[in-house]
Amino acid sequence: MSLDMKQDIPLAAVAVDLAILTVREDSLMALAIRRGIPPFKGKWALPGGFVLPEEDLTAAARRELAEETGLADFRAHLEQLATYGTPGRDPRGRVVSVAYLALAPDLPLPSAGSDAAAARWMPVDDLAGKLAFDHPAILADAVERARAKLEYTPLAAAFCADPFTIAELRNVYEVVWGVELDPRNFHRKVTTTRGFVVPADGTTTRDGGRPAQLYSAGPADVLRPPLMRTGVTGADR
Amino acid sequence: MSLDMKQDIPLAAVAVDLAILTVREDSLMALAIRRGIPPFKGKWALPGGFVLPEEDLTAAARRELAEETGLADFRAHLEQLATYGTPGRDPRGRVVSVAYLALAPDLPLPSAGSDAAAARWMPVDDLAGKLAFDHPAILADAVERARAKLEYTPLAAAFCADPFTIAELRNVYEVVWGVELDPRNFHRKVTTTRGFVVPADGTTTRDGGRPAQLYSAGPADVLRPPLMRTGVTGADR
DNA sequence: ACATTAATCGTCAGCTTGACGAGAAGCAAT
DNA sequence: ATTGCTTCTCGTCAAGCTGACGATTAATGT
Repeated sequence: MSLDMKQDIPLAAVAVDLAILTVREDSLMALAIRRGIPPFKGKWALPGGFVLPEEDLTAAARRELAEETGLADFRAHLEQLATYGTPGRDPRGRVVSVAYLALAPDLPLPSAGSDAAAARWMPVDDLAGKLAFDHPAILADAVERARAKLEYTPLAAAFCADPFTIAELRNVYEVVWGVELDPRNFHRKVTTTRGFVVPADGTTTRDGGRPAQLYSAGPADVLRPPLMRTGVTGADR
Repeated sequence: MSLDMKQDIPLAAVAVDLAILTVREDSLMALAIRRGIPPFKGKWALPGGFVLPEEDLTAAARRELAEETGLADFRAHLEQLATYGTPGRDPRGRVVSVAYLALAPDLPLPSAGSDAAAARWMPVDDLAGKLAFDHPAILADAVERARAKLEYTPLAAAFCADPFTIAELRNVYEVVWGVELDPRNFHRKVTTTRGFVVPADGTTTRDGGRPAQLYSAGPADVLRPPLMRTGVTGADR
């Protein structure tokens, strides 16, 4: 384009990084890759890559998501998280990274991506100190966003394979928030909040005990009133 | 840096754009500038500019905020909103723009910025169809973010000069949400939610009627439970 | 058959909200 | 000074939501 003619406009590389979260083995996990190329070769990082010319940011994120998970028709919630552009965050030079948050149900272990020597799910707590670049901060922001969004959106369903039971949905909340919820009250809240879930055909006993009704995600995009994490006051004193 | 050596990494210009919102004359307004340089010379746009080399994104946003408002010690809430990078959004070439949302109390009319022929407050509704680039979408996202944040954060206070009365705070909600709120219930909610506001010294009669207690913003950063816009269900049916 | 497990329904007290009455404390005009 | 008007602030009450928890239902394993 004509940007090159303007000598006074500084340029930067633009990347997308993905915080792909899932609930697995009763832990909140994120997809991490072991870097196969410098910088930080051999260290763990969030999946990501540079945005191509003429490529939209969201398209780049979706492309990376498909590449890293190895699933072409991968259906997951994907939303922009935040953008990180502090000078020096990448030793190669000025790189501005647009981070995306993806929420996925428990998946088969992904195959290694193109520029990744290995890709695997790791608990977010274990990952905090292991990640290269400023990815610990990105992951922390992603987890915080996910925790907050569970409160006032029906997004927890994005962590569940469709259809799901109320108990599986409750387990998502318990793992992501790190709390225990009363099964009876949770059941009442979920089933009486319009648009949160809609009954699907059939029941299942995969969780043991009495057969559970199956549900799918409902049409609501916000929960009014929200679910609330007890004990969080928001006031400092 | 060494980015230039990597011929396969595409580069882009990085800009920050600001949606600076205020409540003024019982309308939600945004700061708009009339562009003094191409492209879109003479058209209205959100204030913004390119990020300098070695400059942090937030620093760039704060710099633009100070430049456009003409106030050096300008104290306003500033948070990153989202990043817009669709190819073709800027006719000059690939420009990735990190948008910031600023919330400010009613200010004296800003002086014209360096590259702006004119800067003025305009109602967001009037502005929707007048803005250049993809700024209508940015402004719409900013307004939506602000509306949502009034629900579960004490951010409405950022629209008020400190100290303020409960009625002034209520007016913020009424203008931003476009609803009428019961003064008595609003007063109860605000004063009983811990950390929302703290009493300041003195009273005022600037709103007429009985003297009103003055308050300052409290230490809370989230309202639990939130205020709720009645009538919004979140479910499609 | 019986224990175990988990799903689902019901009850009840306590808290929050919405609707609205009523008094308090200023100002302006008579 | 008194009246009227405005706005702030406190109270009351019913309805709805939440948290705690009892009780029933319907599968599985022994």
